[in-house]
Amino acid sequence: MALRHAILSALSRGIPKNGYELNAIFNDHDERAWNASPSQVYSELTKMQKLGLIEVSERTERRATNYVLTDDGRAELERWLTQDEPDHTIRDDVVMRLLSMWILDETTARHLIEAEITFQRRRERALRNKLDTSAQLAEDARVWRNRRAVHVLWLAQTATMISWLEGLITILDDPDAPVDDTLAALLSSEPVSSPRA
Amino acid sequence: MALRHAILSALSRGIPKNGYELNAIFNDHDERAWNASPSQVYSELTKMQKLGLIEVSERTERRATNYVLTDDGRAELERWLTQDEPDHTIRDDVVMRLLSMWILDETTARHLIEAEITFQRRRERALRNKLDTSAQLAEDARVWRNRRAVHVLWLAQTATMISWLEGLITILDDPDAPVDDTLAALLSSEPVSSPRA
DNA sequence: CTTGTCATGTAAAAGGTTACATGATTAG
DNA sequence: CTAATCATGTAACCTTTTACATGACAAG
Repeated sequence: MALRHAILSALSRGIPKNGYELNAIFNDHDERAWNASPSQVYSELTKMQKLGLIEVSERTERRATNYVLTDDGRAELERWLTQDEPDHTIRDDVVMRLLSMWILDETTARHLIEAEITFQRRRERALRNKLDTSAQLAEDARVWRNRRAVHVLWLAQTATMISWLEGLITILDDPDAPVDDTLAALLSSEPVSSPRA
Repeated sequence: MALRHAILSALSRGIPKNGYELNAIFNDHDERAWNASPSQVYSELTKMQKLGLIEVSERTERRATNYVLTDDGRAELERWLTQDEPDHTIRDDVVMRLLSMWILDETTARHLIEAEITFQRRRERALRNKLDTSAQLAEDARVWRNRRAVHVLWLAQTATMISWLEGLITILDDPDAPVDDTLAALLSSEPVSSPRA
C-alpha cells in the first residue's frame, strides 16, 4: 500500500488534485520520491475513495475529478508516519549495472559510465533550475521549506554520484590507482555549491 | 525481469551459489543494490534453469543446489548491460516520509528524523567496517575493485544523508533559518573521511 | 480539421510479498 | 536432545507494468 501514502502525501498540501495531475507528479523524473503508472493511480484513487480516505471536491467542466483528503485520510497519513517503520528496501538498477560492468571490455564500460554521467548532469541541471526558479507561492511556509530541503538533498546526491562516476573512470583506466583514495578524495574535494551561486 | 539480472550478476563472479546464499545477499541491508524474498529467488532460479541461463554445478551433501552461469546466461547479462536502458525509477519511502512530515508537530517530526539518523549511522558503521575488513580473496582484481568502489559510493551517500538530516533538524527548530545555506553548508563542510582513517 | 494535451479508465501479465510447510545438519 | 542454521519450496495475495481504448477540448 505504498502508492496510497504517496497520494495521501500529495493531497495533504490542501490543494485538490485530479488523477492526471497526480500522474504528472509520479512521472516527473526530477520530482522523484515516488513513481507510478497512470492506470495504477486511477485504480488506487477509486479504491481510496471507497475506503473514505479521499473525496471528490469538484468536477471541472473538462470532466476532471478533483480529490481532497478526508479526516480519515489525514489520520491514515499520520498513522503511517508515526506507526509504520520506514522501508529501507533498495532496488537500484544503476548500481547493479555498475557492479556487473567488469565483465565488459574497458571501452564499453567507459561508454556506459559516461552515459550515466550525462544522465546525472541533466538531472543536476534540472534540480538546480527548480531550486533557482521555485518561489514560495500560496503554500504553507513549512511545506515549502520542507520541499526545498528535499531538493537540496537530491542535488547533493546527484553531485556525489557524478564525482564518484568520474572517479570510477579513473580507476577503470588505471589498474594501479588506489580505489579508496581516488574516490574518497573526489567525494570530499568537490563541495556542493549553493544552488543560487 | 529485474531479479533475473541481479542473479546473473551475482553468479557472474564465477563462484557457484545456491538459493540460500543468494538469499543472504538479497537480504543483507548493507549489501544493498537489490533485494528479494526467498520464495521469489527460488522460483526465479527454477525459471532461469529451464531457460538455460544457469545450470546446476553441484549438489552438496547438505542438499544444496549450486548454480553457475551458462554461456547463454553470460550473454544475457552482457545484452542487458549494453542494450537495455538503465532504469532510473525511484521509490524512496524515506524521502516520501520526510516530504510529508510537516503535517506533524515539531517534537514528533524531530523524533522521526532522529530515528532515521540512528539508522543511517548504523549503516555507516557497517559499511566502514566492511571496507576496513574486506581483503582481496580469490576474486578477480577488477571484481574486487569494482565492489569496493561501490561500497565507497554507499558510504558517501550515507554520510551525505546524515549531514542533511542534521541540517533538517536545524531548519525545523528555527523557522527563520535559510534552507539553502543551512543545508548546502553542511553538505560541503563535512568531507567523507577515508575509510581507513 | 487535425494534432496535441487533458482526462479516465479496463484487462492481462509480470513482479514481489507473506504465510505456511518441510526437513536435514550442526552446535551447544 | 534441543535450538539455530541451512535449505527448499507452494499458495494466496498484493503491487506494478503494459497494452489498449476512449473521448473532450484547445490551438494552429
